Amino acid sequence: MDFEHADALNQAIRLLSLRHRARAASLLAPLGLHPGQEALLLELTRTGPMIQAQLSEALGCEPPSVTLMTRKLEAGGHIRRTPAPSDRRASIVELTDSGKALAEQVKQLWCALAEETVGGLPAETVAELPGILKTLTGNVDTRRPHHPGGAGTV
Amino acid sequence: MDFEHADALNQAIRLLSLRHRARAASLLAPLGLHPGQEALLLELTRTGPMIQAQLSEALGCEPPSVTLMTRKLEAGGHIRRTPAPSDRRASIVELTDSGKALAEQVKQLWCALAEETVGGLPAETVAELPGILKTLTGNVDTRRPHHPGGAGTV
DNA sequence: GCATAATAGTTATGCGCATAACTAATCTGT
DNA sequence: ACAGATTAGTTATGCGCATAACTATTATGC
Repeated sequence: MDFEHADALNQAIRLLSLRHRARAASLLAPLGLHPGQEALLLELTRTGPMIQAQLSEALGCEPPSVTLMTRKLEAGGHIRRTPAPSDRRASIVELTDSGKALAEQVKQLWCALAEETVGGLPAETVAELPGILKTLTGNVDTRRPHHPGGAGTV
Repeated sequence: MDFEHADALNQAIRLLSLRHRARAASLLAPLGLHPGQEALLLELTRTGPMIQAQLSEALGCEPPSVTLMTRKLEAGGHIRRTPAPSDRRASIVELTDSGKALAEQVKQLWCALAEETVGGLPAETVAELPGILKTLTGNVDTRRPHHPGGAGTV
């Protein structure tokens, strides 16, 4: 691949992250959330109570990040951490009622953001997009074993 | 748009940023660069000497970020900042010889990263990808006036 | 049963990015 | 020509993310 194409792609990915994150930040700010925290709330909504190691895996970020995120969300009263009875090292993380209510609001914003994001694209492209992005992600994911032929986990 | 689709999209964008950046970090580390700095070097390669305000615009990040990036790259000997003769507020930023050499290495990595990133996708999709990503970016870009109908600035 | 390895979580530290508040220089209107 | 607005850049501070080093607990091999 020639440099111009490569550069266009890499730069486009970098700018998309910056802008999408910034837009998410401006939408989440009125709820008192910083971008990244919404992912934790939504994961708990999807999967239910889980320990931090599972959150770390699900969110794709490292344990120390989870420590900080959970601490702040706990301080805000949105989640609760209770020692796991079966494993005294682990904490079970779960949503409080306030957290559940907040997650519902986040869901609304999330839909609005997604619609805003794909505005002007043909429906066909929009339908393919998550699969394409997951393929890209899998291709550069140094965490997992590798996902070699991955034409999309759609 | 229903929540599942919206969530899939937003989450895919978030994960792609994390992973693409992490992969870039691991490729750039041997050159002594942190991700983000390569963008500044490449921009100077593309456009030539420019002042920080132009860099801020071109890179899509805020002036204080440019201050820090330029300071570190200057400390590393890769760029040089000289006062602009016509405007005593501004600094002209330009690559040193070392910086030019480094930028050439970054270009190699950049091509390799892009190829790795799009692995397994049909050529057709790869060709469309930068345009699609730019459309997405434009849709959530709160910096510019707005880019409403934007079906792609390809 | 006990030394060793593996795992859950935390703290410390550093980078990139942001916003807010500031200084210094340039531009503008009257 | 001079007051006020704009612009270039910096410092201070805070968040999300990372890695490295650490503690406490649980699992494993002999």
